[in-house]
Amino acid sequence: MLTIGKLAEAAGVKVPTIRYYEQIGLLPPPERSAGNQRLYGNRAEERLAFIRHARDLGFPLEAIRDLLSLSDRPDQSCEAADAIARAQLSAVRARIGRLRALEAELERMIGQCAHGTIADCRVIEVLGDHAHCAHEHRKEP
Amino acid sequence: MLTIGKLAEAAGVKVPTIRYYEQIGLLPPPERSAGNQRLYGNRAEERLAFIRHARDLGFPLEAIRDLLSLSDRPDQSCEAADAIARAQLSAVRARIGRLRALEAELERMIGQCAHGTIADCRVIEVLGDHAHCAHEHRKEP
DNA sequence: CTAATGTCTCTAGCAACTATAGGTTCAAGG
DNA sequence: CCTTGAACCTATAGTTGCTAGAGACATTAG
Repeated sequence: MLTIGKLAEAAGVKVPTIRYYEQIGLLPPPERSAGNQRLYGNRAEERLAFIRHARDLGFPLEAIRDLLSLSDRPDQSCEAADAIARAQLSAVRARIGRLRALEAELERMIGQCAHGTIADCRVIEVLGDHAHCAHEHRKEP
Repeated sequence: MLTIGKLAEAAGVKVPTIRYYEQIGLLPPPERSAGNQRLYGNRAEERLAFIRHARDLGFPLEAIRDLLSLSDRPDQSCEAADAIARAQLSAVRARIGRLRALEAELERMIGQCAHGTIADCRVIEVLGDHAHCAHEHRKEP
C-alpha cells in the first residue's frame, strides 16, 4: 500500500493532482489509514499511470474519463476508444496547422524589421493592422 | 463615437472581452454617455484591433501589455519589440515540436489498432503503459 | 520523545475569457 | 408620448487543469 506521496512519485504527478483527480471522480476514493491518510494499491497506481499518459498525449480529462470507463468493459468493441483517439489526433493536427500559420506570420514580421525605432517598426505596425498579413490566422481556441 | 457593442463588432471580439480588457488595464476607461454607457473613439478602436491581432498571433496578454507600452513611445529603439516577437516565435516553434511528437505517437497507436474488443485494443493498452511508446513525449505546459 | 517530514481539509489563484442575474438606458414604432 | 425590445450596466461565478497556501493532525527516524 502506497501513501499519496509515494504514489505521486511513482506516477510522476504532484500530490495535489491526485487529490484533484479524486475530487472530480477520475480516481475512486481510496482506503484510509487509521489516521485518515490515503492508501493506494496497484489498481490505483495503474489507473493513475493511464491518466498521466493520456494527459501527456494531450487528451482532455473528459476524454480520459470516457477512455477509463471503456477500459473497464474489456469485451466491448474498441470502436469508441478508437474514435476518441482519432478525435484527439485531428485536434492535434488542427493545432499544428494553426501554429504553423502563426509561425510563418511571425517569421515574416520579424524578418522585415529593420531594427530602427518603434516609429517604423514592422512588428508594431503589422500587429496594428491585419491587412499587412500574408495569410489568414486565427487564434487557438 | 461607438458603443461597446459596435466596437466589439468592428473589432471582432465579444462585448464582455472589452470590459475585461478595461478591467485589467489593457484598455483605458472610456468616456461615458449621460446614461453611463461606454463610448469609444478611434484610438480605442485601433488599440483594440492591435490587441486582437496580437492575441490571434498567440501573444499572451502580458506580452501585449508590453508591446502596447512600447508603441506609445515611437522614438525608442524597437529592439524590445523585436525580442518579444522572437520569444513568441520560439514559443510557437516549441509547441509545434511537442505537438508533432504527439501526432506521431497518436498515429502509431491508432494504426496498430485491429478494431477488435477493448481487451486487445492497442489504444487502451498503449495508454496504460508508456513503455509501448516509440518516443518521449511530454505534456504541453 | 521529539523533531522533521508528510498528510489532512479548505480556500484561493493562474490565463483569458464566458456566462449568468438582475437592473438601467436607448432607439424605434404606434 | 409611451411602450417595447434590444443593448447596456455591475457584480459574481464558471470554465480547464491544475498549483499554492494556511493551519492542523499523522507518521517516522534518530
